[in-house]
Amino acid sequence: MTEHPSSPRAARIPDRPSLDGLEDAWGQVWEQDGTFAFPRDAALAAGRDSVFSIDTPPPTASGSLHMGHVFSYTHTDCMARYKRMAGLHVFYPIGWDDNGLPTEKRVQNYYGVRGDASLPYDPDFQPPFRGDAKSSRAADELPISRQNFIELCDELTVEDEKAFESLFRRLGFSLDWSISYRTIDDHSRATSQQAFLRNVQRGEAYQAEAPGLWDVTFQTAVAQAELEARDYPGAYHRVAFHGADGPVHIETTRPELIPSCVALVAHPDDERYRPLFGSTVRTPLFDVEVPVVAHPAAEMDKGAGIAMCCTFGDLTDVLWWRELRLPTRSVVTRTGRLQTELPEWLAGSPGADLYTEQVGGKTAFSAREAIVGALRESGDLDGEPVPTQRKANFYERGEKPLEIVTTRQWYIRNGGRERELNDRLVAQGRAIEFHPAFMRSRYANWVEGLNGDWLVSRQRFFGVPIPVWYPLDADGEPDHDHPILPAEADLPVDPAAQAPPGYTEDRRGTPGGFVGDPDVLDTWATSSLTPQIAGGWRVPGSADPDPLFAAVFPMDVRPQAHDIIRTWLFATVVRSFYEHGTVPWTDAAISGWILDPDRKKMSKSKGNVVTPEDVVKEHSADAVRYWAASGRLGTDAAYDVGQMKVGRRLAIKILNASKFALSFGDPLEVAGDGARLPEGHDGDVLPDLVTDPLDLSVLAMLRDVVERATAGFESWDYTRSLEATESFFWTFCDDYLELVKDRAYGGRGDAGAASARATLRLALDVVLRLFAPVLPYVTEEVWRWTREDSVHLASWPTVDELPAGGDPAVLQAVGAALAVVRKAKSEAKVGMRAEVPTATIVAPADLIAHLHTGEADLRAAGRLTGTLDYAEGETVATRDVELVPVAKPAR
RNA sequence: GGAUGUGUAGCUCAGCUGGUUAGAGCGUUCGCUUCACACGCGAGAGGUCGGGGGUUCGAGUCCCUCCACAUCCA
Repeated sequence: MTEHPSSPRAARIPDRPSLDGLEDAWGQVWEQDGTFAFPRDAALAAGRDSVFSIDTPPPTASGSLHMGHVFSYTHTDCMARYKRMAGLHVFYPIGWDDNGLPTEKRVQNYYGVRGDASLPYDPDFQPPFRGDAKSSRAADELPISRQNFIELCDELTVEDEKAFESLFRRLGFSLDWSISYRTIDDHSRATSQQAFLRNVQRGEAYQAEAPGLWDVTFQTAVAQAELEARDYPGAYHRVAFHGADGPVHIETTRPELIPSCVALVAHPDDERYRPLFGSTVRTPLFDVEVPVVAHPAAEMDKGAGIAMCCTFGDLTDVLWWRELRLPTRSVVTRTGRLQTELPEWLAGSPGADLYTEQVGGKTAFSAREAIVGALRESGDLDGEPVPTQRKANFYERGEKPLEIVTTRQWYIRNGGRERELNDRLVAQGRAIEFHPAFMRSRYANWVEGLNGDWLVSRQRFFGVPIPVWYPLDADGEPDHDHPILPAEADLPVDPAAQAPPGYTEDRRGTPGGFVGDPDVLDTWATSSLTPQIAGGWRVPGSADPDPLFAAVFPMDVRPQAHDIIRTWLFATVVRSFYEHGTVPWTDAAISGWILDPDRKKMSKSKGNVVTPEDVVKEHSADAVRYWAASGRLGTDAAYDVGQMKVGRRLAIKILNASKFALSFGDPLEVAGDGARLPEGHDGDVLPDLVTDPLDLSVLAMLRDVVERATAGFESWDYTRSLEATESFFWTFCDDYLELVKDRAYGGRGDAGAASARATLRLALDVVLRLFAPVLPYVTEEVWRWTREDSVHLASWPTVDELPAGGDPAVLQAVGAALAVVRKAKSEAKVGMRAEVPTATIVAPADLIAHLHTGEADLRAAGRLTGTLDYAEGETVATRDVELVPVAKPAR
């Protein structure tokens, strides 16, 4: 492949073409030649309309490679290759998402370290381990600064990225590897912080102290988008509250929260409790007086129909607390344990001792046991607890149900609290073309169902730091209302390690000094800026974006899977809306999931995961891509080895058929002097050589295929395009090649041979380009048998390249006749080489006319050596067939 | 409970705005050393289009309803 002899073209066609080694060979050529490099200068000169820009999903390098990656990235690559051939400058960057818990945990375990934002940066730091840490116990991990931790992450993810890069290259993704970023690198951190600061300055981001979902394991606040409702075992406890006219029974799964009860709530229409509204009852054990109030969110048909409202047991409690202006009596702390000190409202309560001795400092689980025991003793527990499965909110990566804890957090307004903003963000979704279109309703569903703003601060140490400091007052208390912001030119900053403008480091933590915000941004708060990061929105040392940004933004497409419409897609829309007032892309191409052959989700725990590297090695990249391209956008697909085998067979067929089509030599050799080609141009004369009606017929069919294949890609339906090309190609091989063989060999004169040979070359030339977006390796291989340039930079075929005037019905008729001849031979169980001295072909009259046209080719292909008669009939069939089997060679 | 999608041959899927006898590939069966390909070629069998109702001259396709499955949200 590296040497291109200048000898005749046929010399480059191997005797036995093979798929083996194509990935390595052509992958190297593409890399050396910069085949897929974004032509920046040309794009800037020609402007936005000349560009097709892709907001490539940055994979989590520390995560695992799976067939889902192969699936959706192939979809994108097929579109990218089509658009490139269609003449657009394709901007196809690659990024790596190194934020978030998966990377944090991996770095932690690999190096045996633990991040601690309070520590100073150590420039000479060496980690205790490199992949050989023996213990995963937190106590054995060495605390290090955030910046040191980020550096270790940089070091490790570079290694992890290699596996992805190797696979992505092998699969032939036409990414521009020179446009790359990591979400934790300096540029991404600075971009993320800059966008956040602008949100703060415009009032789109704010901080608030409010009850929110809290993961006690990871000790961080959790956003609505990270929730997962799971079944969780619990038990209904029927508990008596003491009213003036006797007990009021409620049912609760969380009796340990009785100390934080602030009210009983029932539905306003509930006749059973209507008399109680406005009165008060006293809590069991603790004897705290709480009101009985009405609220429509109380479910009449659930449990007793009346519920205790605690601060806070769940999100409904928060709703009641806010809307009914109830007092705050929190006891659950950030660790998930109940606070140790006796709450002030329980001072003097008969349950004070119970609290201090058996409840305070305990986990929810232990506290529940203590409280239930006491209720049983006091007679306030009615009957025994009834086991139940309830839905509880979990952090998607957590193992314990979320608690609700009041903390100070940063939020970005996302329409979860403001009707008008919500409407505008839903409208943004209508400005994006979703493929398939129904995916838009997932967007709308999610946005319309938001019930709070986007929580962006996380109490983790690893990630992009929130670029904010707070002044400390004379008592050393932070003044959160007057945050100190850095200058954009100074980004990225780490407030835990750097002093804010106007302060020196020694003022940190001192009265009148400052304190850095200890938190980091939600990982989506950075990855929601991938168009800005990749497109050069922020340029260090400049107030203006890279001119590139105007040439690529808003981008053309965001490719992604449907599970992260609510997170990545929506967050990106929000950020772009605020920063640029536009949608971030015009189109969103949503891929489905990969299921195992039993239609179950592939997962490690089920042991049904296959590694993409092995799959590609076994079936070839083109075959795996064929499988992926057979799955339409938005549709879940089965992992299907059979489909890969079909793809592999197709690729091999392309090799063999191409070798054959090119093996007849130059059409001009038999075409005579009048057809001499001008030097360096071989495309323009060939159409004129095509004179035979059968040849014109096959090219007429191909013209139709070009139209359908183009329409497929234009409507983001690469599968339809592939199907059109593929079905033509098999007809081309099975019928046309067989019919034209004899004539192409010169069996019926020079003009007929020239017509056949020219047709073969024209058809192959078009078919290779139609297949190129899906099967980049085999098409490149064949293309280069006769050419120096890449098929992937060739122009997408148009109907104008092929002669007009042919009638597809000719090949269809002759093909049908050939089929019935084959059938006769097959039923007689003789080989296809058997001669047919006499036969009658029955066909409708209009077909018979076409059969006369192609009779010579039909005779040659069917070995119809003698009398051939025609008779009219409704369907195509044979009659009075005489067969002479080929004598089998004696053994 | 709500939203969205799916249900067509043993399997995986086409079937776009309703129009001959519902298609493809895989698998299966029967054949064929055929000069590009045995990693091949040819032929065959295989379907009450999830159920029911309706609109229409005509429904896999449109409407209603029910069932099943999947995903997301309660």
